[in-house]
Amino acid sequence: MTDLDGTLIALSDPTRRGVIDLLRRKPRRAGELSAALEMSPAAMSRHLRVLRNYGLVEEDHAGPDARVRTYRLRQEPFRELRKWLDDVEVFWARELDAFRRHAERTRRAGKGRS
Amino acid sequence: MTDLDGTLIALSDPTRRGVIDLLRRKPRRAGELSAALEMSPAAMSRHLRVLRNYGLVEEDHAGPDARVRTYRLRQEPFRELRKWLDDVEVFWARELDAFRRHAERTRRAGKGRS
DNA sequence: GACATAGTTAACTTGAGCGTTAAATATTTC
DNA sequence: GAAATATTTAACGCTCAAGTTAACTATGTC
Repeated sequence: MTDLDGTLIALSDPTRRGVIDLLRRKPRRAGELSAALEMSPAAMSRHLRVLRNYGLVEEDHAGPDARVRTYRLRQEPFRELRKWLDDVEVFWARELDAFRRHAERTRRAGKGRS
Repeated sequence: MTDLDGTLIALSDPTRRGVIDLLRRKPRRAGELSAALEMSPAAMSRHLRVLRNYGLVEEDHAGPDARVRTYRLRQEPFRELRKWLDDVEVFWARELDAFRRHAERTRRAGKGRS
């Protein structure tokens, strides 16, 4: 299974996307997340494990109160997903035209990457 | 259920992502897809129904041989997904890179699209 | 018209994912 | 050290999605 597989499996669940939306702005404690999404801590914990295993979030387990676990987003999986999306879109005619024009322009300007 | 939900549900299955990857470059017949992904036509047909229902592909049922059904990608769901991705990334304030790419994409996207 | 071909739909089975409650772990507080 | 707090793990049940085979529809070919 590729990283992208994991990313999309992780994002396919609405609760986990809710977590992502909450973590977008700032890290949060596990308890905050289960409360915000109206779900038992146990269930949330398992969603967090999924997100952690697929690398979408990481856990911070230090700090003043070591019972608390804080979660924050990792950016790599999202970047990779966006790359895949761009790859899909690049083959659409309209985008392809734009790409061609862009390539043509850069080539004529002598800025081409080898 | 939002459109984005449907899109991500559709993309969460590896077989369906395989279909997307195959359709990226050009439309294909249902039979091609089931053969390429080593799966019974029946099973593929149901995956195609999911992709169709969530608007990720559309079916072409005309042509010289009307038994054949050709599938091709629709771009709208992917655009919406990319929008969501950009929203997630925009909050990584320290990652100016993401900002730049977002701005660049927006500029390009607005360009040949009336 | 009879048979083959392309694809979908139906019925059935199996397996995985999600939520719940209860128990376990770790840590803080008194 | 005992009770409370934050979170995870375990065990259980339920639902639903995915694959299979078989039957059905529609179209093409002889």
